[in-house]
Amino acid sequence: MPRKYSADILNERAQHLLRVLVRRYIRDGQPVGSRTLSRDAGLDLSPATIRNVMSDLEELGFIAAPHTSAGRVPTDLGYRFFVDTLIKLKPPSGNEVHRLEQQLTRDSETSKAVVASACSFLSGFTQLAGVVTVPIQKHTGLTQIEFLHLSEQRVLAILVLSSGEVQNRVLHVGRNFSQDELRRATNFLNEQFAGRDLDEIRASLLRKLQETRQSMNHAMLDAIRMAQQAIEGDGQQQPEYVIAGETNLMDFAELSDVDKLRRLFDAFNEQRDILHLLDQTLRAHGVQIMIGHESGYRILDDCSVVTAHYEIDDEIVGVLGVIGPTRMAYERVIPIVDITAKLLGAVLNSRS
Amino acid sequence: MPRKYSADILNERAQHLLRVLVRRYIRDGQPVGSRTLSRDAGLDLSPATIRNVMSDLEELGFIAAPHTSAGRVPTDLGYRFFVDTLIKLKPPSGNEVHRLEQQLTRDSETSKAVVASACSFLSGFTQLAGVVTVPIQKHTGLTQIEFLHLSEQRVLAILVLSSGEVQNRVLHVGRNFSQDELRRATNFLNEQFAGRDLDEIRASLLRKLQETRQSMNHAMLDAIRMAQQAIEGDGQQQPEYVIAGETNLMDFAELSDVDKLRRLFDAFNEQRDILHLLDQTLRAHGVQIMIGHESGYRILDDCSVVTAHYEIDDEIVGVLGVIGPTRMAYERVIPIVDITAKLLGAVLNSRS
DNA sequence: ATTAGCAGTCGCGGCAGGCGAGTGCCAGGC
DNA sequence: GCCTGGCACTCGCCTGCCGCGACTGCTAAT
Repeated sequence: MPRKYSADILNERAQHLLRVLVRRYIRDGQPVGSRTLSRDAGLDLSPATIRNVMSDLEELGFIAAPHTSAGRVPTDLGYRFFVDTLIKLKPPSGNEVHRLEQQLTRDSETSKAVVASACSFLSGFTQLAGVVTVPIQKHTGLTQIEFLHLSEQRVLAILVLSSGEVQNRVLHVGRNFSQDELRRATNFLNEQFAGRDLDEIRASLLRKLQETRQSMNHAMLDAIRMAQQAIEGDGQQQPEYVIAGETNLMDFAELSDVDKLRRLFDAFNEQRDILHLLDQTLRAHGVQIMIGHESGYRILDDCSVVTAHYEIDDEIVGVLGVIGPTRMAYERVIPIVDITAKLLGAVLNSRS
Repeated sequence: MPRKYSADILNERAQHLLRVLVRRYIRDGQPVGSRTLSRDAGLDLSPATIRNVMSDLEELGFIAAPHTSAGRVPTDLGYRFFVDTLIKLKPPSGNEVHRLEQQLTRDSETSKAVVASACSFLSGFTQLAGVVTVPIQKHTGLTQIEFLHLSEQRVLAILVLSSGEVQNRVLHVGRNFSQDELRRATNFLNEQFAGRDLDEIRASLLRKLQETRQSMNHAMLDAIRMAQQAIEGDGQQQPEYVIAGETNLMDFAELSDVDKLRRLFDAFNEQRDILHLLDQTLRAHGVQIMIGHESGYRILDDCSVVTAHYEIDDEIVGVLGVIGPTRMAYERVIPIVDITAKLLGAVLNSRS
């Protein structure tokens, strides 16, 4: 959160005028002049006075004029000040929250479906692009492991995780295992490992492998090797995200340049940069806001990103938010992101 | 395939000129004038002569002038004639085919991955948007069915299909089943149904349910009920597709209107219309081409769609192709779509 | 400290003129 | 009869120009 200003560098009046100007510009998307501001501010000041104040605000870097004879437009710093100290959040109506709740529980069949649902809600309701990373639980427990004979040298491993998720993996094994052998391996592994964390199991398997090598117990060795195969690779469960409503961004004049748009959409498809950005906000509390250049990615220079993380069992498992032009309706958007994050966490918690 | 012309309405020379004009326009994207054509055609004819021919071609509806003082541009009908009778396909180099082959086999871990791979190849190689529907096998065999005890009243059903795919489903059952009961159910069902088609099994289960009701064999009844739960819903495996490289379309001047672009992208996300379109080409043989308005969807008025279906075990399971502006390099694109479809089928066949 | 007034700046829309690409038509030549 | 050179004509596009309107900054008066 860069702050290149001290909070009380502006007197009451200047703050009020900046607030009105920012709101007005967010609404209309057009530079705001002194006359307009004089009418809108409700302060009974003449345009000339306003002009003096605006001149100060420009000096301080909060607003800028696109060209001499235009009105003023908030700078990134102006938005930052607005968001930090001038904003008056407008929480969504109970009705709307209720709708979101219903939509999420309706789609709570799989965690991926809930995530997609939250994403489409975000984009639909803010008219911006919604993003939600799929939840990643650091410490996932193994509820149960099973092996199934498929065919010669092919065994199906099934992992049931504490999250309720079920994973399959086809193992190519060195020799033919009877269903009975597999059952014994299953029993052995479940006794040893059921209920423990995957990371822990991974480590434990390595140790056991050493021990067992010495004892020459072939059955156990095979079981351990298969478990390793089944569990490995699961750690690289690489993060990804869902995005919705990208096309909403096409309606904003400040992004209507096809070339800019293409770079932006390519970045969405690429995932890499955006994920990196979302990751940065993972540990922070509450709603995070990155305005314009603050993100550090040139492609997002005219965009702001509003995010919040969500939790399962008090563990942070993902991030969600919206991406839109810097000129977005922060006062509405921020509470929406906030509430969506909380509800998504709640729904994921209550599943299964 | 609408044909509003008879093939020999044009003499050799006119056909040649039309071909050169279409090629030239596809290359440069700018209206072609008589002088350019006279230079390009290699016929040693003066621009004036060319003008007469062009006038005829315009009369017949193959080309049109965007405005009086511009050159001519192919109409949809012009492209149609070009594609039907003037085209000289340019097959991709062996090297390129080899690359595709490698890419596909490298990603043949899951069928979804191969499909995505084929799609990204299509888009990357044609610089258009690539689309591939996920394969749907009408007659999928059941290789194996298994049940696993999860917790009180929750049983995990595992279907291993003949395609090599594995499906999980958590069943909420009326009472608690011991692992032993589940094993007996599994054995019974596998004896009865392993190797048979899902459709067939569905029907057979219904019959067996009636018979067994009478005999009052509770164990069998439970097994059958669980099998039904496990198998049901699998039929509605609704079709969907993968798309890649949509952003390539942003580079074409004829689509650079943000509003048009937005409608197009929205249609891609919506899936419905595009799927319907792809479905239409499913039964046709070889490569299908829809030019401009031929698709019947207004959104695609300036676009052409080139598709081909792909097969597994001689059964048509999906469609793939590209979407781009009517002004696309048909001579290169058509062979690429053709070969990609064949290779995708081959790779899907060799899996498992 | 605030305000009215005024000069000055600049973007934008409209208009006119010149340029260039391309066309259609016609008359003459092979 | 087909081909061609020439010519008049049509437009789209670019450029420069003008006037309007929306602002600003400055100054002097309250």
